[in-house]
Amino acid sequence: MPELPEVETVVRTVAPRLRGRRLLEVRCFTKKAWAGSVVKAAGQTVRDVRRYGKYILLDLDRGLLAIHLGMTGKLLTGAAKGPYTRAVLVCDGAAVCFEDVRQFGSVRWLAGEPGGLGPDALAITSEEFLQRLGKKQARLKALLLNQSFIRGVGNIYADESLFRAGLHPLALAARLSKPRALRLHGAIVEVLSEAVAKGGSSISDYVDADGQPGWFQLEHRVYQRTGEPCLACGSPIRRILVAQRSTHYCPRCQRR
DNA sequence: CTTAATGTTCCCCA
DNA sequence: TTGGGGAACATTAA
Repeated sequence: MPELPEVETVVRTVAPRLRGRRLLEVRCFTKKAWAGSVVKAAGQTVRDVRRYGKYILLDLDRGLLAIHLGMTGKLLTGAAKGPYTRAVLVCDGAAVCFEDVRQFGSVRWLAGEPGGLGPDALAITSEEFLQRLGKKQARLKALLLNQSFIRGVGNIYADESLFRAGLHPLALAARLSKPRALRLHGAIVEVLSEAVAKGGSSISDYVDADGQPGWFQLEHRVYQRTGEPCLACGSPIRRILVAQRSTHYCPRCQRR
């Protein structure tokens, strides 16, 4: 569920429930290592709720809570504790459950801003994108997935952005012409913006904090469309593995 | 029974 | 130093 558009949508829906409220306590129902750190959030007021790449950040009086949804994480308001509830943020008057079937997600207290990630995929300028891209020998698909390069893009939006830019996922970044690199930047911003506007992609069971699904999955042109005809040229969509992840592309629209 | 799934991290090798 | 491949983490669904 969680790439930039989904996380952005969760932030927008959960923020009104948490902003300005005091966290009476944070309860954890997991033996994951992160569970130990969240006690420091107890008693603090949530000053702001914002997105940082794929993280949901709650600014507290001291430090912050960094929530990562992993593959199957959800934040749900007004939900009862279930078998996959890994943590509950208890506020006066409201509770937010962190559900996570596969347990790749986390909730941890940080003393300060998380670092080490590249510029946000929706905020990076074309100039900076070009400059960073030109230094990399990596394949485009691998680069887009690398949060140190730009933060926020995951497997769905990497494939959709490359299709929209007409670029092969295995193309080498440093060898892209300037016009093609600019096209890629534009495609990323377009795809992510449209996905945010549609509330993200609900491909398995993603829902926002109010339990509402997104609709951008209806706009996917290559992701999980293996063998289906390209909506632009009719060629069967191909699936390969890049950086250990399923990668979908049109062999005719996205030449090497 | 096998495979794949929206993610990240760590180890090994070239 | 950089990048690729593979494994690990944990669980469900087809």
